Amino acid sequence: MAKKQGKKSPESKLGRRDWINAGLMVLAEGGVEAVRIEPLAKRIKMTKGSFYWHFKDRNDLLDAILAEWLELDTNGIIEQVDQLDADPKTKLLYLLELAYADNDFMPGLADGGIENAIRAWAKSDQKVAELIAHVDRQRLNYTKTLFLKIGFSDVEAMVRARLAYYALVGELTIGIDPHQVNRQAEIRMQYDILTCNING
Amino acid sequence: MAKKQGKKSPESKLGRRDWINAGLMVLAEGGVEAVRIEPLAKRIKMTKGSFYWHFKDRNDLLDAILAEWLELDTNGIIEQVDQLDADPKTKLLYLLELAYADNDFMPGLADGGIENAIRAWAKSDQKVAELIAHVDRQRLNYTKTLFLKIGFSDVEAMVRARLAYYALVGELTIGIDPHQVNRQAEIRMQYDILTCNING
DNA sequence: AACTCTCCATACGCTACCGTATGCGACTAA
DNA sequence: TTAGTCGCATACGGTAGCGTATGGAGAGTT
Repeated sequence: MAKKQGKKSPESKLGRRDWINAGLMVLAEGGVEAVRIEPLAKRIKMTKGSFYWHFKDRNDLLDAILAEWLELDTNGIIEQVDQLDADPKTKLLYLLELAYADNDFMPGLADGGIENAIRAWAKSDQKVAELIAHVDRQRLNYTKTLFLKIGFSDVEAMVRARLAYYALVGELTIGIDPHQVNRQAEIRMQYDILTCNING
Repeated sequence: MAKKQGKKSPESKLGRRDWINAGLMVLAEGGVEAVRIEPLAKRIKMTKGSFYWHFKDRNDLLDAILAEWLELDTNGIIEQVDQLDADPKTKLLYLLELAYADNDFMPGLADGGIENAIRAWAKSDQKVAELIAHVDRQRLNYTKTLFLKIGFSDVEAMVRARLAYYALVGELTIGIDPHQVNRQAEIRMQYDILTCNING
């Protein structure tokens, strides 16, 4: 019995992972509604038999996908910035730079499309809505602490953090074509505006 | 013959409108994938027979829904602001205020949910993607002109307009709970930050 | 009264997908 | 070798939704 479990845990999740990864891709491409078992099976050259071995039903997969995204998000932009050993101003600037860069540097898969899809998904699923709201709150809060450390008051830090976070998310959801030429300069200008003292 | 057409145009669109309106609601509630003929028929107490009389197929309805949204958007936030007879600064402030207010003042239906759904829809439909991109470009451009008229340089107006527009859209898509208490003050602060001179 | 046109209802076949049941080869342990 | 389990394949019944075909009530026309 112990042997069975001992062998099962490490390997059996490999099959699950295949389904979850494929699910994440399809989620990013076509939204939740596109995450369907049989099409997914074709994609990874498996059959439903495999699916229902690893998952109870479709919702089981969707839950697993959400959980996996939360894991991936641990390596997200915010975390990259936070692990940086620098002063708050540098971190903030780096944060804004990453928002623009993120579109390119995940080759092919797993760019902001997943988050967009989840955000859309949230409108028809209360559980997902609470999850994404929680994530938003955390990220916003982190951004706020940056502004606090820079020296702004509580309210002002909140307002500026919101502007910054909206810019981060907006860059992913809207994706207005940036004048690639002056991108770096524009990011710097964005930073200057967000950190400019009103009473100056 | 002329009589036939003459009578048809005004009335026959009534049936269409019912379907389109219901479609817009369902679109806002559950996304494109939720816009399905037979459930829609139940909702408005009609049958498929009616639907396929007014529409060629499902795509025909979806196109009509998109077109209708473009019409509605003519009475959107930007247009409200533009028809205001005031100086650019006032217009800009009003624009930011409307972003927060819009959640409430469309009673029940037709709030930003439609635009969100369309934005999600755009990821799986190139045609929709181009449409929403066009709308975004127009709105962003209008916002930019406000900053230009206020006196900022071209580049600076663009960057500030983007921040403002991201805030507008972000308010609808993310909808971070605003501290209702100081909302007005926070909007004002947002305005101050966006119009604050960097060289001050 | 018969004819026509509009608008909608009913009935049908078809496809996609869900979830279940069952079969079956490979590998493992006794 | 044999029994058992793991991981997947195949086959099946069921539902939801699409699009078509056809009928029919009602109003207007002649």
